[in-house]
Amino acid sequence: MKVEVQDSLVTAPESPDSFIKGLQGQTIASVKRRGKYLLLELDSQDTLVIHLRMTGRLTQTRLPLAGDDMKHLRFIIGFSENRGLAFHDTRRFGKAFILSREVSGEYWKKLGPEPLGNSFNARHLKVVVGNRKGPIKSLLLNQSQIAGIGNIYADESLFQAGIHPLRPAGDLADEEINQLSRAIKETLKRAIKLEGSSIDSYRDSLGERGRFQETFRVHRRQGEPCPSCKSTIKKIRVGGRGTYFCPKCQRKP
DNA sequence: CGTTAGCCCTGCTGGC
DNA sequence: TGCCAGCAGGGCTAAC
Repeated sequence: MKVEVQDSLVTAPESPDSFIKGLQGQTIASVKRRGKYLLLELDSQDTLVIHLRMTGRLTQTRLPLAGDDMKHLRFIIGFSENRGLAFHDTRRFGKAFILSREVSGEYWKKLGPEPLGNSFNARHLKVVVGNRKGPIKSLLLNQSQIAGIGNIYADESLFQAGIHPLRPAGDLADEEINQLSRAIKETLKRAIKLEGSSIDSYRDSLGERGRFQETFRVHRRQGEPCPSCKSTIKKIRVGGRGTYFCPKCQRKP
């Protein structure tokens, strides 16, 4: 495949040159995911790793791109004369890099378990909350403890579990931990079934919007009635992130 | 070690 | 087709 990098920030701190060199002439052998990272495994045994962050978009596209399709383009991979994969990213937070086979095993140890995997359950969550004093929501967003839960899914999971986002993690009762681990799995499964959340920029690889945002119960719904008890949904800030909850269904810390 | 504030970016929205 | 402070699907770093 043939690669062009339009914005060196996407490969930083590595140079576009080394990025291109790692991809030049390679074939994608398989596609995987770990947490919020996309893993495109190459014939060389190295992996092209992509993180979309807030506004990144990865799209199958016809080549060459022109006009509006060039706006916010950060890099492009050509598979043939007229087919390729384009990475667009308005806010330029997205990252792409080549991870060598030798260090990949070590690299992924920095992430906690997959919430939909067998190793994540109430028992693991109980270990993770330990005696932590920080808010449970911040813990859910901590990728080194659980990999892949984002702001939307933290809010929606805590609502389903009936837990206030500011509750000190270590204060949760066993039954609450059970509820929360189940709520996380169910929330993620529902979101995947609806192909993700397109609040603004998210699109799948064919440019299609997800529909999970249509089913948000609290996220971005401040001032609206709680779908369960009709209380007014509140918005607060937790760990610098906008946080939405029902003050009646999710009791105070 | 755990926790938090500030920062990285660009574009949109809501209040004025 | 005003202006602009504040906010946004995330995560790193420094500082306590």
